[in-house]
Amino acid sequence: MENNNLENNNEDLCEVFNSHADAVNRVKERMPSEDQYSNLSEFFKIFGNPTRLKIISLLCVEDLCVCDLCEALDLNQTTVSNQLRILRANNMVKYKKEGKMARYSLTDLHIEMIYKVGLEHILE
Amino acid sequence: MENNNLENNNEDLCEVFNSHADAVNRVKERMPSEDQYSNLSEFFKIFGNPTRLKIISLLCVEDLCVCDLCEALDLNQTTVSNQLRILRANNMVKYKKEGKMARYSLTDLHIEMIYKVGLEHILE
DNA sequence: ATAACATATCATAATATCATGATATGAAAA
DNA sequence: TTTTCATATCATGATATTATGATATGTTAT
Repeated sequence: MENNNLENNNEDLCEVFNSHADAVNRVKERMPSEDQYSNLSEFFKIFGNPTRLKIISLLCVEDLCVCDLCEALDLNQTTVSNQLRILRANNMVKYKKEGKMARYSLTDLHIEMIYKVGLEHILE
Repeated sequence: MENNNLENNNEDLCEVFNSHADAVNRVKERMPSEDQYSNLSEFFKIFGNPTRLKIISLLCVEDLCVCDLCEALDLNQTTVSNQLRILRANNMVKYKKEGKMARYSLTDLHIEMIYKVGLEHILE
């Protein structure tokens, strides 16, 4: 999806200012791959939903089963379960089966760090 | 939007296990407000788009004008400008007018931290 | 004043995401 | 084995987000 579309009329915007060409080259050298951007945006997208964020924030405090999450969040089971599936699919939570119950926890300290830096940001 | 819907059939899920009620109370005490969750998820949503993420990652390296961003990202000006508007509206980038140009930079170190922790996460 | 340029805004069609009802699975209790 | 309970999956309509074409704004040069 990159480096095609050569008739794009933005090709030489700003070319007159040749100092800019250097800056463009510098930043381009440091760019992650298209796949990495894509994975990273998928990862952040998971945080971009209040229900999932609530689940994450509760699991920062302690591990919980699905029904506890439903009760604490006042949400129906389908909703919580669906969001947990998305969180699982993105490796952000894991669970242990205990009888009929599933006890969920965060997989990773990064999840907690990002949540907390974000919270700090919106509170300042 | 919370604490209504009392005929919700999930009210007493798991009530039999009284140990769970304690856990539910503990985590509920620590929950941010509905508004804070909403603001926080809006904030993270901004990271959940590859174009915006690319812009953020380039501005982590150095400040750039709109046309440099267009060139480095091989995207048309409308797309970049629209995403910059969203980033501005969410206080994630700022800009200084320099003649006809607008030089953009990140507003905040939190933005860079979150980007970098996320990148670390998907690379591990 | 007019042309050229850098950037911003508006309108829109294609696409993605959300919460939820209906239903399935799978484990323990009766 | 039948019932009950905790959880998972599927299908869907409502809503949100995306990139982009058309157009507007505002600045510098002629």
